[in-house]
Amino acid sequence: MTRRGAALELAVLGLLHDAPMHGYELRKQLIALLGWGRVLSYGTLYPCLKALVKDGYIVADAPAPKAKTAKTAKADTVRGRRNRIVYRLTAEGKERFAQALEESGPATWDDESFGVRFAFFARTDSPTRVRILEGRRSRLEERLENVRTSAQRGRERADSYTLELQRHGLESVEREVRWLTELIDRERSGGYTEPADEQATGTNDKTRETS
Amino acid sequence: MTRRGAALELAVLGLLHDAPMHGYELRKQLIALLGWGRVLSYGTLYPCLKALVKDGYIVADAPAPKAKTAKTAKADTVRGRRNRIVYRLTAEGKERFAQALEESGPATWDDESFGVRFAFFARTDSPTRVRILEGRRSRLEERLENVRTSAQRGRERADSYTLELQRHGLESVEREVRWLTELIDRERSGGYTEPADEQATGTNDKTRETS
DNA sequence: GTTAGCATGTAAGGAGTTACATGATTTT
DNA sequence: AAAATCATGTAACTCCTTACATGCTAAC
Repeated sequence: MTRRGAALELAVLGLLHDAPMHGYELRKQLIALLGWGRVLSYGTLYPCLKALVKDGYIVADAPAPKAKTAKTAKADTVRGRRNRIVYRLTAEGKERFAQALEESGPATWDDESFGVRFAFFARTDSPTRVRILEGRRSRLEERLENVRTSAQRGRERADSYTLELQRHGLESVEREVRWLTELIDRERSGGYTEPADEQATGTNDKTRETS
Repeated sequence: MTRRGAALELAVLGLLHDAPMHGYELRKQLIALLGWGRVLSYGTLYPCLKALVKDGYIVADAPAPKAKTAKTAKADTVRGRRNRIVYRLTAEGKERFAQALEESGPATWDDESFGVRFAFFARTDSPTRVRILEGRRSRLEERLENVRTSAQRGRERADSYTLELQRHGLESVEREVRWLTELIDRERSGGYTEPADEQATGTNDKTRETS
């Protein structure tokens, strides 16, 4: 389950849920979406899109396979360059996205998976949000434990730089945990700021067609 | 240059600089050293060790290729199990480690490379430390710029969760930058706390034989 | 003498990058 | 017409993980 490059796949489905898009544009949005220091190359994106098409989660609308005179070309490629394959979510894709968002198993707790799910929290219901936030927090607390004990063990070779590095790492994770705790509290006391009041409430969000 | 799994390689050389070790132990120390949430599997470590041996940076002291009666075995495997191949740094390895530590090119600015170099700062001279810290800071500031502008561009699809994610990410990187700035200042005003007064001062640290 | 833990290794594969190859359209 | 930019795609390679295979020594 969850299969392959789960995080990227989920992010793609999420963005295409908002609006159909071609790969080039999709890449820019993906990079922006997560504030990733990451680069996300075409060598990753296009194969991923291909796989999603093969699985039936998205469809590729190529403007025309060959031919097409210059006049018509101007008409259907809005202001575009080249062929521009526009990808669009299918019903299966929507379902898959909704299901994947709801998941909160161990696989969803690593940095990337969590980030993507958080980015689409507006499409989740509050209980799911809490579940995911708590899962993430537990994982970070585990890590905190490990780092603390291994810092103890490795105390012998401790120059001030090694110590400073460990202190700083520890502090960062502790901050992250506090952040999550705040979010959970806010979530429990009735929504984030003014969040999903009429947003999607679960798996079957075929109700609203995302405009 | 810098080649392959540069971060791991450097960390291994650094730890073996302190003392010869076998793989199993090395792995534990590596995980502890960097507070990595990372796991570092044997499938990574052993091939890396093999490559380092092939390149002549370390040598493998196998206790005995075959044979050896039970009585002698007890004597030379201190309290050990199985064969225990102990790795030891060569002169070339020491040189390579020193050179790699001194480097401060773009390749040294990503998360891992920086972490490893920082962990061994006690073996670097202050100018190099400042160079590496400043390089790291520049890189983070670049990233900050990118995130800020792309956050601007993607403002349309901004629900409160997306915004919160971006805010949090931005804040984390800003904190990191402040941390680096502090370290640089401390470094400039004469050493960290009470750092390298008589530690290695450069490339040719063949002077002290690490006990 | 079996089990548990130490210890070394390999094979397969996942997830991503860089570098390359190509082509269309707009700007200069 | 050349250059810049938009756009799609592939091939090779890197680094790492998981899962497997093996075997020694200590403890029960």
